[in-house]
This record gives sequence, structure tokens and C-alpha cells, in this order.
Amino acid sequence: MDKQMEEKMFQMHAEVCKSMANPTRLKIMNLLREGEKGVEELLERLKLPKANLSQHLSVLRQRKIVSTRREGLNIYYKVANPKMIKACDILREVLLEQLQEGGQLMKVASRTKQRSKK
Amino acid sequence: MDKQMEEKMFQMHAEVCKSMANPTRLKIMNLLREGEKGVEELLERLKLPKANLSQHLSVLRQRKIVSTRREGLNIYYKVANPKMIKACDILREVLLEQLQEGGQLMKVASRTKQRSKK
DNA sequence: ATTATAGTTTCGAAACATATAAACTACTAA
DNA sequence: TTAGTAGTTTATATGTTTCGAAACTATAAT
Repeated sequence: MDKQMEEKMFQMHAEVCKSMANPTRLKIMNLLREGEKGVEELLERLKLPKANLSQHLSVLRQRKIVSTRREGLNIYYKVANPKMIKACDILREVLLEQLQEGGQLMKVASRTKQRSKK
Repeated sequence: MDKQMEEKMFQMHAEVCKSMANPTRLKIMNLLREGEKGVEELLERLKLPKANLSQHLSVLRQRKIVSTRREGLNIYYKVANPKMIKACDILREVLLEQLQEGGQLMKVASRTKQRSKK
């Protein structure tokens, strides 16, 4: 892979991250992890204004993170590549570890406090 | 995990994605993947204004994506959790697949064009 | 104490992302 | 053809991210 190609990859990688860098869009991905879902269902579950949901879906579509299928009036969305879910899962693992460590530190801190009280 | 906790997780997840949603910061991560590096070395390799590099490092530090160590005047950075690298790698795989598919489609398109020329 | 070096923080302007509301498009059915 | 439903797009106001420049902080050496 040449220099320019590398540059392009970092650019694209950043764009994908941007698409995932919003709690609402992560919630959408989390719902779609269970499988294909219609806009109607997403609307019910997320309790968002229709236009706003549509905008978020548009972001995910443009980066090809989700793909769509129309059936009459309804449009169905799904995660385009299951590896995307995998990547999300790993990040969540990291976050959980961080929360745990935070918890540990707090425990240690309180233990230290008790000790120094003696 | 309760409702509020879930909400917090999506929030945090989005913040982590934001930290990674910039080509320069991805390049930094890519350099640090090889191991700990001093700011000086990062500066040389990335050819950025010092202040700007420092701002990007600050973003990564705040989300605990990197951690630091000082040694005299120099400060050394490393990736805090190797899973972060794993997550990046998966996203890059997805991107490469997409590029390949794009290539395929282009080939099919040019073949189709030739055919219709007959 | 002064000076030099390595790195960070703050400020301000330009570019970008977000939510809401209003206008629009695609399909269906009467 | 008209009307209705499902979904998308556009416009705009508000907030966020980015960069360069200047000011600042921490450590070391004199």
C-alpha cells in the first residue's frame, strides 16, 4: 500500500469513526445488531422525531455502515458488515474495563482512608 | 446493567469514537502501535506543529486511550489498552473489504460497458 | 536566580455536526 | 387523479471541533 493510499485509509477510517461518534447512532446499531428492522420499529424503540432518526440513518447509510431494503411503503435497515458490531463490542469491553478499574481505585481509596483513620 | 447505565455507556462509547474520529489521531495511534514513543519522535514522524500535536495527544489522554510517562524533559506516550488497536484493525479490515468490493463493481461496470458497445 | 528546552494550554476564527421544523418524494389505494 | 402514509431532504439556529498563534508550565543546567 503506497503513501497516498495510506493517507486515504486514515481519512476513511476517521469518517467511519465519525459516523459512530454519536450516542443515537450507536443505539441504532445496537438495535440492528438483533437483525433487520423497519424504520417504524426503530422510531418506536428510540422515541425520536422521525426526521431526526432519518438524518442519523442517512449518516450510517452514506458510510455504508447499514444497508436498506424497501418493501412497499416501509424501509428496512440492517448492519452491512457484522465486523462493525465486533468493533463496537471491543470498544464496549474497553469501557467496561475502565469502569471496573475506576471502581477498583475507588475501593482502594476508601480502604486507604479507613487505614489512615486508625 | 440498568437503563441509566446503558445510557452512560452509549455516551462514553460515542466519546471514544469521537477521539478516534480524526486522521491525525489515527496516525498517532498507528505510530504508538509499535510501542511507546516520545513526543519528539511523533513530531518528526508526523511533521505537525508542536502545539497541534499536543492538542491531539490531549484528546487521546482525556479519553484514556493513551497514557504517559515523563523522563526528564521528555514525555513518552503509549496506547493504554491494546484492545483499542484491535478495534482499529477490525475497522480497517472493513474498509479494505469495501474498497475491494468497489473495485469489483468497477470491473463489472467496465465489462458491462464493453458488452453494450458491441 | 536565569536561561534554555520540551511540552501544554488558551484564544479566536473557520469549518463542521446536531436538532427542529417545514417542504419534499415514493409508494399505495380509492 | 387525489389523498394518505412512510420516509427523506432542506433550511436554519446552536453548539462543537479544528487549527495557528501566543502565552504558559515543568524540568534541567549554569
